Amino acid sequence: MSVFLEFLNQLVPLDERTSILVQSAVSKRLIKKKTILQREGSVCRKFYFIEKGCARVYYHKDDKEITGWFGLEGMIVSCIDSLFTADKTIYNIELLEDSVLHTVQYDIIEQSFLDYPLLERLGRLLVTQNYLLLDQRMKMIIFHSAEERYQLLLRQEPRALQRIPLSYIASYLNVTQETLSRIRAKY
Amino acid sequence: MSVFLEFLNQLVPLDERTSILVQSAVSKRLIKKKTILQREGSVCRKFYFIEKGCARVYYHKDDKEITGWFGLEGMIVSCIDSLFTADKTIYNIELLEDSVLHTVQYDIIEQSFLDYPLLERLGRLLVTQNYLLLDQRMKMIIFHSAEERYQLLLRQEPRALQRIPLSYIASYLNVTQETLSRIRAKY
DNA sequence: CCTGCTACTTGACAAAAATCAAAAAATGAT
DNA sequence: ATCATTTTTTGATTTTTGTCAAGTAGCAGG
Repeated sequence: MSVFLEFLNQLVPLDERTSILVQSAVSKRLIKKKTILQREGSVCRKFYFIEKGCARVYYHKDDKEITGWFGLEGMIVSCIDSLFTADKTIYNIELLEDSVLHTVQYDIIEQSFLDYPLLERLGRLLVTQNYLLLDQRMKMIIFHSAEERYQLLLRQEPRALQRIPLSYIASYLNVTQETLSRIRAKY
Repeated sequence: MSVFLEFLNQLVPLDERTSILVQSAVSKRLIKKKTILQREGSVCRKFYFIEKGCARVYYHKDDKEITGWFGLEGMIVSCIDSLFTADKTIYNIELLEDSVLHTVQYDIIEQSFLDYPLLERLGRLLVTQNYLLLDQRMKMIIFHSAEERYQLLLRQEPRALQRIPLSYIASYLNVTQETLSRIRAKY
C-alpha cells in the first residue's frame, strides 16, 4: 500500500471500494524542484500529498512574496481558499526540492462524497486536522513575539530550518528577513 | 422548523431521521448576559448556535484578556481547540448580551457520525466553512496594518462595532485599546 | 441629581520591528 | 577552483505600535 494510502488509513480505515475509488483519483510522480504546482489567479482542483521533498505555499503582498505555509514529508498542501470555494486562489505552490508527490484530483473526491460515507468522514477529519493546525498558527502569531515564534518553529519543525531559505521562513513567521537574521544571530 | 435547523438545512438538506437525531442533541434557551458558557481549563463538549445576542471567545495572555472570536446572530461558537481534541481549552466564552442560544451536545453528534452519513457531511461542511473563516482572519492579520484591519472589520461586521466594547474589538484586531482609539479618532 | 464605576481618550515616551543600504558569505555553474 | 549570482548578515534610521499615566465622558444605581 502506498505511503499516502497508509496515511489516510490512519485517519479512517478504508474499506476496499473506498480505497479503490481514492486510488483512481491519485497519481504519484516525481516532480522537479522549482516547479509551480499551482499559480495564483487559477482555480485549484487538486491537492498534493508529499511523500518526499518540500514545498512552499506563498502569495504576493505588494511586490513581496509571503510564505503562508510549508509542506514537508507526510503533509498535504493545496490552495484551500480555492479548493473549497472554486474561487480563484491567491496562493502559489512551488516545490523547493525534487519531490515525490501524490496528486489528488479533488473533483473526483467531491463527486463521490455522497456515495462513499467513509470518504466523507475522511474529508471531515482532514479538514478538522488542518483547522487545528491553522488555529495553532494563529495563536503562534498573536501570542508570541518574533523571537518566540522563531523558537517555536525551531522546536516544532527543526527539519524545515535546515532545508528552507531564510527569507521564506521569515515571511512564514511574519517578520522580515533582516529581523529573523538578527534573532538567529543571538544563538 | 427552528432557526438553527434551517441554518443546517441550507448547508445540507437533512432527511427526517437525521433531523430528529440532531434535534435530540440540541436545546434552545435564553441565557443571561455575562454568563460564562465555557471556562478555560475545562474540556468542551458543546457548541452553540446564536439565534439572538452576542458572545465573545477569549483567552488569557499574561494577565490580559485577548478576544479570539466574536459570535453574532447566525454564527456558531465553541472552543474548537478542545471540541475536536478533547484536550482542555484555553478559551473562555462569555455572553455579551442576553442571548437565545441553541446548545448542541457534541458527544451525541460525534457518536452518530458513522450511522448518519448526512451528519458526517454536515460536520465536514461546517468545519470547512469555519476553516475558511479562520483563513480569512489569518490573512487579515498578516496582510494588513492595524488601521486597515479596523477598516475591514468596519466593512465586514458593522453590527459588531455598535454592540461590542472597544477593548474587545481591539484585542480581536490584535492591537491595544489605545491604538484602536487613536485609529478611530481619525474618522 | 449626585456618586462611583467603567469605558474611552489623550499625551509622553519606549520598544519592537521595518526599511534602506551595503557588506559578507554561501552556492552553483562553468 | 573561479566567478557570478543568490542568500544572509550587519548597521543606521524610521515607522508602527505598545506601555504607562492621567484625564474625560458616559452610565447605573442610590
